[in-house]
Amino acid sequence: MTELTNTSRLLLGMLHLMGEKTGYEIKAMVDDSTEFFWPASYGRIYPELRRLEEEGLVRGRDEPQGGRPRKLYALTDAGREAFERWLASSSELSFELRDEGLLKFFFADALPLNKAIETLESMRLRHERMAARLRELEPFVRETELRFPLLTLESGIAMHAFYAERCAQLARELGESPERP
Amino acid sequence: MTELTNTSRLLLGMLHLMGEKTGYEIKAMVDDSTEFFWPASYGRIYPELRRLEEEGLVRGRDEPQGGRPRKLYALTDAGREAFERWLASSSELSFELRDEGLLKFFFADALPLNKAIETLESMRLRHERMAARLRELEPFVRETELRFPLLTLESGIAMHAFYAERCAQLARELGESPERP
DNA sequence: GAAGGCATGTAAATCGTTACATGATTTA
DNA sequence: TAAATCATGTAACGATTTACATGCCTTC
Repeated sequence: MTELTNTSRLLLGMLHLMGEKTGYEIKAMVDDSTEFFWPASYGRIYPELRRLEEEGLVRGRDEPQGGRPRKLYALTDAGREAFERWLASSSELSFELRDEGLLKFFFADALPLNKAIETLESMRLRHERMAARLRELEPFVRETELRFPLLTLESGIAMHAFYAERCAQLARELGESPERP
Repeated sequence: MTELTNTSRLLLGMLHLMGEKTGYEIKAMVDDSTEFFWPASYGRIYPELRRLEEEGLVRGRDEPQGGRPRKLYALTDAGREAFERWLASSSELSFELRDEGLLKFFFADALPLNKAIETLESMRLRHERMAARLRELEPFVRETELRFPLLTLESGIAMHAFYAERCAQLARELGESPERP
């Protein structure tokens, strides 16, 4: 019983949530929901679906639409079981952050103060933009009447809003006390 | 003039900040400062230092200590320039998050409510632990008398504390209103 | 003399993005 | 008929972790 990989947990979850889907449809769902904390590219999705099929966790079914080839994937019983086992398990939850803004800010002693404040301003804008994008998604998620995707989205909005506000506050403080303590 | 890679920005920055260092020392510094928003492993640091030397951005100098081989690296003028150019540039700031806790939470409609609350509790603990670890670092960063590393650290603490509090609040709300709206 | 820290590095495996290629269908 | 969208996929490249291997020095 091998561990589920990064992308496979997402794929199984999406199929669990939405039933039979193509790789293309899964990608669209991801881009409108988990992308901000769990992205996935076509270059991972298609190979991973095949691999999952080989492992017997999903089953693919050709269903061309007109002359256009399509392959619908669905969970197998084993796939459903593996997903639910992961979901209910209490193993360590991985958490990875890579934030170029913070990296620049970390090194900003090497920068004139106004440049450091500019970096904060870019960071603030970035998070404002992310929060705004998530807010746009909200009505659509609300329509699905799923409780947890909505709560997740709201957490994302809150997180980015918090981050943006923190950048604004730091910029103010730096602007007011330009002297080194 | 090729773009600096992910790890190279970190390495150049550390050498800029601290002067001549070995790969080993850089790794230790990273683990005590940028790790929570910009990690790096030995498996990246050593090859990357070599590559940077080939590119002329750092210069390595063998300085064995006793019979133990050591290689101290320092910025070259070109390296300093490349680093400062990146630092002052206003290109898009990359931001990547991968949060397994949020992924589980997103799918938690498939889970009994108490299990969903357990997931939140693991997430809360995780962030409490991260905040606690960063708080331990604070006195040491304070000693360096560098302004921005300290502000960065405090941002990290604030972020994880916020995240933890959010998890606690969600858990309370879910516990109080177990019915679907 | 053993354990732990200092120090360097490689190999294998994974992971992931990006860019490219292809072609059908739908809509303006 | 052109553009957008649906749909699948591969190739190349780069990033990254993990595990392994080696050996010295210091401290208990």
